[in-house]
Amino acid sequence: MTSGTTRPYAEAMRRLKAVNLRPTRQRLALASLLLGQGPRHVTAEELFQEARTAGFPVSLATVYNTLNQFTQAGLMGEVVVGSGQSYYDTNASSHYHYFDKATGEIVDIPEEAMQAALRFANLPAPPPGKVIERVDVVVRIRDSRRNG
Amino acid sequence: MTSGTTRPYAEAMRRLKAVNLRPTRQRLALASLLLGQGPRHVTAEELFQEARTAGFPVSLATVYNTLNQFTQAGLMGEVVVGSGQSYYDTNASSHYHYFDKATGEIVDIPEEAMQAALRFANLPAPPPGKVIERVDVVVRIRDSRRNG
DNA sequence: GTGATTGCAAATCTTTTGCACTAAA
DNA sequence: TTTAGTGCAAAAGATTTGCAATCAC
Repeated sequence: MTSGTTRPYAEAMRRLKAVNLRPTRQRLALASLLLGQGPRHVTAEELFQEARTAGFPVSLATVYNTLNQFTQAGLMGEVVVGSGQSYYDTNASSHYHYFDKATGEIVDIPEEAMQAALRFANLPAPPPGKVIERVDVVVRIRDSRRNG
Repeated sequence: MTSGTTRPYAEAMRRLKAVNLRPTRQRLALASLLLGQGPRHVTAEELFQEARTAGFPVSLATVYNTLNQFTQAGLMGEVVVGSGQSYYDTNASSHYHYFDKATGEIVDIPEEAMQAALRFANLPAPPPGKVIERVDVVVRIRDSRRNG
């Protein structure tokens, strides 16, 4: 294994430099947490707590700013589930998700399946003068037992 | 033409009774505005302004409450586009939309097209013990000319 | 050093809520 | 009359912002 999930700090450094974001303590800390362990979905508040617990005392405002910067830089993607707060996905190009309202849990849906499906979609032409930017799909799930 | 888009007030009355919501002045006013003219997408703030302009002095809190009640009663649907505020659709079963971030405009995508498309979707089985509740699709569009 | 970044607290925005008042049945 | 619904203003939650202090280069 050459790189991969190991050496989260070095990896974070590399990726920050790649998008021209100055690798500060806070950004490196957050990037390490986020980019170190496979696909993740977090809210600002969750990441904030996690950082403190891990011994990186960042402020909540900085977490918000950083998530926005990462997203804008293409390091992450925003997941729109409409639960009042924003979720961020370490997989920037992942636009297909399962969402469990009850638990607030989000899981990626593999690109291929949905991509293939959408290719069949006879999407009606967008309004005149408009082009499709991207397609977001949220599959809402719940416990199979009654009550929901 | 028997019913249709005419007589919005009577129509509103009928629909409120149908879902067992007491037809008060405010609810009748808002329902008339919403259900009187084909499919619509509104935010609470927009509807609030529209009501005042139309000479129905409802409070913003009531608009929020009413939209929630209508949605819960199945008269409307919530559209999740993640722009910070909530949009409501007078078509309760419409889960497929075009969304233009620049203008905040939302347009329905006909059910059939997307339904058919999604039938092809080899949606990976939802996590164990979970079932699909519904699927939301947001097609983000923008002006075709450069700048976006 | 110098400009970018951070932290804090205050500000903003959307939505909800408590409670006295009013209207529907 | 009796209960549900409304309005107002305050509260709550998420996110952004202003500005002085701090850090990366």
